[in-house]
Amino acid sequence: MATIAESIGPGLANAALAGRVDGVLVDTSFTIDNDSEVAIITERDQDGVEVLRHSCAHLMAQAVQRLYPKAQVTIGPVIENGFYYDFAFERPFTPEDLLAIENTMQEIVKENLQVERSVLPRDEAINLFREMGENYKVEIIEDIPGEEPLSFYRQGEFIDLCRGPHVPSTSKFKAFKLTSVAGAYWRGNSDNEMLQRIYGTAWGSKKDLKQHLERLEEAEKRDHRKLGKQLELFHFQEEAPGMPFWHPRGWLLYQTIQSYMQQKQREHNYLEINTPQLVDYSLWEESGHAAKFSEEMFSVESDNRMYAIKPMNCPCHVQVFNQGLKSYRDLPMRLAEFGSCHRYEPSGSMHGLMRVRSFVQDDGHIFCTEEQIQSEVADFMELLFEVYRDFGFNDIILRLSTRPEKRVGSDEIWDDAEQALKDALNATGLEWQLQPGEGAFYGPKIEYSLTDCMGRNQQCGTIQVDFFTPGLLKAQYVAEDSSRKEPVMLHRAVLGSFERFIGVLIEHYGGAMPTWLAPEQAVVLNITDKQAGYCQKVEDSLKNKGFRAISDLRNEKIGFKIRHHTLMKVPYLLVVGDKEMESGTVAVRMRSGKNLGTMSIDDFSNHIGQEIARFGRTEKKAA
RNA sequence: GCCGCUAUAGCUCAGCCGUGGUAGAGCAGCUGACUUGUAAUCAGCAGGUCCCGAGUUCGACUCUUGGUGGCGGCACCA
Repeated sequence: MATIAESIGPGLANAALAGRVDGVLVDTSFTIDNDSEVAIITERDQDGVEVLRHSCAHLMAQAVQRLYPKAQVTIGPVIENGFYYDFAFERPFTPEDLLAIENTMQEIVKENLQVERSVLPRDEAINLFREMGENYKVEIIEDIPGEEPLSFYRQGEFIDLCRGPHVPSTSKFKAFKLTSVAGAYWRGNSDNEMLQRIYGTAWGSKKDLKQHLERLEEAEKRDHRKLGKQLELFHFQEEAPGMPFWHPRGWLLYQTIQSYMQQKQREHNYLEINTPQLVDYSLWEESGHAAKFSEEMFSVESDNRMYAIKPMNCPCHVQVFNQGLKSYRDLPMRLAEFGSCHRYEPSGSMHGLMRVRSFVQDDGHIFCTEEQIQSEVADFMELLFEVYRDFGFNDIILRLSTRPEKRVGSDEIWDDAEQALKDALNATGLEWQLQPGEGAFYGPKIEYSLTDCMGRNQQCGTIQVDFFTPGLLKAQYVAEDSSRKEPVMLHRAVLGSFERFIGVLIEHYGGAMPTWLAPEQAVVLNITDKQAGYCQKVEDSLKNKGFRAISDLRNEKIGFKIRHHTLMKVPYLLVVGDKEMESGTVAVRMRSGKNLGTMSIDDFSNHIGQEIARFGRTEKKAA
């Protein structure tokens, strides 16, 4: 491989990190023994960067073992933007250790150690690592199935079991940084001991590394927890961990989204209901949730009765369905609820609004026949795409999760349900991913993830087929032949939970919500006290037209007020001085700083009205 | 829940270890002056059970220890 690179040019030979032979990534030392399609991989290829990251994990492990010979190595894979390596060590690594490790890594880079691949039979490999005291590696090797010899990579005194490929020498690293240290369970199992995981990031060039660090900074600025405080949207406090207190501005945002969803669901023929917060524990036993989730359910005892604070809405929706005898003519029956739920989420799992203990789902359950699944799923997707588009999300990832090993229902029913979901997915004309075995035990499901402006995927919507719950809770309808049948139940949510979705929105927009969602759409600013009365008139006039407007009549300089409301991300700042007062106009400035000039109140109302009517849709530019 | 880190004024943060003697700044708030034209007017005032409990000490924001919350991960997520 290296010879080929050399034959093309010394620059390429130097830049070569790995090669690709007939589509398979190999080391530069790989020998090609027949006619093959060959490519040289450098830091400019995504594959090259991945090889670099993987090798960087080895580089880090080598540095750790030089500094701390007692540390045992385990695994060190590539992750998005970087890598990590898990170590077993007698004490936790400190930030100072991280610096020392990074310095040692730089030294090893300077040493320009050759990275050499070798192959050992399993027994020899086990003996080698056992002698080195690397018990975790021994365990890994023992668990690898098959009898083939295993490949190893050596650089200087360091050797690691690895499939490869790796960079040819330790001199190839140009831009890396250790980012954090954290605990992680051995083999990802919480029954096992905890190891020390060091995270790092590595790039093909210093410029790429810098850009990555800047992206992290940008993400930090957009952090919804930070913006939630700055923009006075919500807060958390110790007395109610994981339960948001919504402030006036945050609640306006929340309610705007809720009314929007209410309207959308009405258009899609949902019937909105509301069910109790406390329901006797027996219902949760009947539904099977108590058996599985009792640890995560809040409960309340009153008058010698045990109630659960509802962790989900499904059983309650079945109760509503069960009232009165239902006929096949009633199906499909679409029940929707903005259902407030409480779950005792593990303390370490909570994260701002993204994972909370009290939340409201835009929940819905469709009771239908098996034949109706496909059309119901198709209609749901139409709703979901409309909604996501209105919120400004155009890139949606679709995933179908199919039957797991442990499941209820016959294979025929699963065949039909999975087919119905596939047909509905195919009908969208979009690509979708298959996640075999990832479905719930009661039925297959589709998950919808949207891509935010930072390129992160956020799973929000879902639709799940359920063959099981209606039977448990005795839901029935009278079929055409007057027999009693169990309906199929579809669980579905578009936003998922309001809390999480708002968290996603805040980060996506960096707090600058599109005008239709902004808690305050326009603020009227006077230049001197003289225009206070006129300001009030402008505010009232906008409010009468249904806009969310406020006035700021404080005795402050106009620059001060503009700065303040720009920081609060109010979309429109209406400046009013003597000139505007006399002509009955407003001077319109956007939060971006752009000046739209002076216009009449009606013109401004039309402008903002049209913008609101477009929601957050981002027009795809027509050719 | 697990590993590590962390908690000082409404907010953002100093001070804390070496060297234990109950605290400072900026912004926000209040008062006054100024009446101002597109991202911070000036001056003054007020504001803290230093997260909670226990211990060590003559004395604890500071040291030790136990809680609780938060942060970074892991595990979990109906």
